Amino acid sequence: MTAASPAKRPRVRFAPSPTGFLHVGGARTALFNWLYAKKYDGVFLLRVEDTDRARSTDESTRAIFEGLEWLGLTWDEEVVYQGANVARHYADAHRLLESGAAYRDFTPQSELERLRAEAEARGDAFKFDRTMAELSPEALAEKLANNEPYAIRFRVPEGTTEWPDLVHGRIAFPNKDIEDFIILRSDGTPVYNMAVVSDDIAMDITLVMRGDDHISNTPKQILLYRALGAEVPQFGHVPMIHGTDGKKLSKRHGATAVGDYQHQGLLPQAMLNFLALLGWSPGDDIEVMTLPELIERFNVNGLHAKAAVFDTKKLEWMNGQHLASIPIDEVAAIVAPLIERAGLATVSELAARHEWFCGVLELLRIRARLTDEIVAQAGLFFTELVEFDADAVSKQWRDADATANILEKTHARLATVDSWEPAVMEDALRKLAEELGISGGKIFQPLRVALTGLTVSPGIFDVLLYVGRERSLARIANAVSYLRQSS
RNA sequence: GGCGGUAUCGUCUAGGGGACUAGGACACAGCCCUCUCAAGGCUGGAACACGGGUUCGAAUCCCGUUACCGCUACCA
Repeated sequence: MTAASPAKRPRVRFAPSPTGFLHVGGARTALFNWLYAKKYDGVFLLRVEDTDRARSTDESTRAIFEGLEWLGLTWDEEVVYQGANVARHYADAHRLLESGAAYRDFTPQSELERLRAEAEARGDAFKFDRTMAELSPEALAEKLANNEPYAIRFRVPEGTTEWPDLVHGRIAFPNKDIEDFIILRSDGTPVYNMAVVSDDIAMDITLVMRGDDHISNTPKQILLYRALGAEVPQFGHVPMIHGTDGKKLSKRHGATAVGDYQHQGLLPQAMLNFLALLGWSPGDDIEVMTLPELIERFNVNGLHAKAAVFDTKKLEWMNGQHLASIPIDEVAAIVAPLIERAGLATVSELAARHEWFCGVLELLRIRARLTDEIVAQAGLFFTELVEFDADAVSKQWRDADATANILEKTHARLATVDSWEPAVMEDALRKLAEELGISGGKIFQPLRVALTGLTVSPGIFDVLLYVGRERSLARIANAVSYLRQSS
């Protein structure tokens, strides 16, 4: 190019087939494409590859949309449904037939299967032999006149097909290892590689970034682009995600659907952050990043060629990091509906005491890795009285009588405190401990059980503050009478 | 079997000829902090698959071996 031609605006796509939920591997491929588009001022497109009518379902298509939307990986143009384009796929295949780049193959499928089985029995690899399909003009005319079914096969030329892969560098395939593959089935429907190339050309895709498992499709697709007279896009093959046993991630490894993580209390930004780091590295030691930071720092040089193992422990840690650092209002917005679903309070009730609710969340979020854990630990802030956990009772209330006495004194002291502030209460109770000649813990631990029913909770003075004066005193009184009865 | 890809702590990774006694993070262990639990801080154990080259010098470049993964359909 001699003249200064403006660089083409990048166009990338995510092209899942709707045969299940949105898999974490797919989500990561989508993320890399999305990140690329955001980073390089490009366009991110979504194409639903629904040409396998037997396996594709609307339900799955919806699940993919929902997963993508939850993650915030939104697409820039209308969704393309591959199934709507079969007429073009068919036409492109026929263009190839007319130009001589492809030919008709009348070999029955059963014959192919037989030959393949035979070769396999011999321990050989079966490769379609072009001469099998050679027909004299008369024979061809006769078969055509008889309406005999035929598939269209691509005539793979001599030579080598290679491309500079964005993540792997140069990859080359000798064409002799590629068989004349079918592009149009005998029923007139297009085969995967044909449909993909036809659509990617139509969508003006400039970079095809997809899973490693497509590497061996790529030379076939490049050949198709050339035969169709289209510009070959860039390719980048990102590695697969494996389970802890090094095998392809599957249900055996636990949750693999993005939706599963959503329902387990993951934050989308944590999921994205974690996924980004599986197969990509910014090049330094910074790991916890917000979405804008991810976009800012993303670059194709950091993309890896090696498969990564999905480590849920690190994912949860990552979630904890995000949970602890995002604005508290954001946490409130996410957790409020979960609190409502748990039957603790309604969203509007929470909105009415927004500040109080955020205070509670501040206490809980630092101790939780998943939003579900926050909900599980929030109960004590919403009920009147609490149930005393048996283990907590036996551990912290071993001597019922003595404990009741201490709790009674604690109650009396708190009832007369000037202000219901943590520092003031702490001061008062530490003084009480000193007067009684015991350590602070001897007061705090039994008090914790009285207030929460448990041995673990946020700091006891924060609990007092957020449970509130009335309820706190009532719970302590209740604990005292419980202990008196059992002694 | 054929073709292709990959190879640094258990896991995610930094590293692109000398700065490497191989750095960080998760997980694990210990300590500190401390009213419990977290969070946080500190410390510890833990890796360049193997063999040949190239080079004054290799985790880094080349070749081979091995292992693992993927593809090998009128599936996508």
